[in-house]
Amino acid sequence: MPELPEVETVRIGLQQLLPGRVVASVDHDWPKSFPNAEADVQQFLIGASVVEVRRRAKVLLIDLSSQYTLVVHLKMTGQMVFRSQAERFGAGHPNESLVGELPDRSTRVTLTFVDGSKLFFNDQRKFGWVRLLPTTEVMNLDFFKKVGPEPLSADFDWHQLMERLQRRKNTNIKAALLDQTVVAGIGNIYADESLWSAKIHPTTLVRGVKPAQFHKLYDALVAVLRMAIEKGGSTDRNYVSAEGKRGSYLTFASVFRREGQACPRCGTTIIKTRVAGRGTHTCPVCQKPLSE
DNA sequence: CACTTGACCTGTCCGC
DNA sequence: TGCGGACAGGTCAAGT
Repeated sequence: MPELPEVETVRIGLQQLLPGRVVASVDHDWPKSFPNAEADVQQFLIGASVVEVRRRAKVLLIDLSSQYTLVVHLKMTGQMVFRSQAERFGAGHPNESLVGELPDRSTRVTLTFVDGSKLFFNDQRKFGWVRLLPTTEVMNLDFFKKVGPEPLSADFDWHQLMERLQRRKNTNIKAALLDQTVVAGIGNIYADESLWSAKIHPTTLVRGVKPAQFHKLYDALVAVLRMAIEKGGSTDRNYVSAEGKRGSYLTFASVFRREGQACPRCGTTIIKTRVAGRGTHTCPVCQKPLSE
């Protein structure tokens, strides 16, 4: 579901669509999806224009001219879908959007801009949220104080990845990769894909992983994340871009959601197990169950 | 402190 | 067909 590549794809789309638009109104009917008080909404959201759309880890940051920021976490089933005035009312089909008429029954928050365009926050399972914070306070959120480095940043290298993973030396490598305080943005899909690529079994204890394997894992992780962004992310069930389009990475995935199919490297049947409480996909031959 | 499990939610699918 | 339960999996809180 939305991991770094999906959130980055949404960010790229919103950055093309939103800057300069002025907020006219906001609608929301589920308090946990948008917890801000009405007074703050009136003072710092209504009338403000969008300046820039950023991302940190799996979180979207929509900076406003009011020096406030809309902080958005999509969690499992969140979507941020933009519709122009023309797309909402014009004749014919808006685009090849995967989602239909909006709002729909999973719409939790709707931002309406003065030009008649709208931004919909849809979230079937209600785990995600949108909240308005002063821009200077965003990085003081507990999550941001603890979250690890961006894996695609220029100064992140395999030594750093190894050292940070080794802070969790008694747990398995998959749990460590999923730990957002170790490295930011990795979720279930890209953990499985990068571990397969590096030929590391997900239950391998971190203390048993050798330096050369950490190096391979770093290369695999960066390659997988870059390709996933290029493909517009992975659409398993819910995920869509800001334009409402699917991502195509799963077409290229090696193991994720491919149980029963042949490993692209050796032809062995891919199996699905449970590791770190998550569905986990491995090749039982390429990824040896035990490291020594 | 290190680590694991359950809760938060809804929709879908599977077996009886 | 209907119904209970498992499952999907990001993050935080609570448990061991």
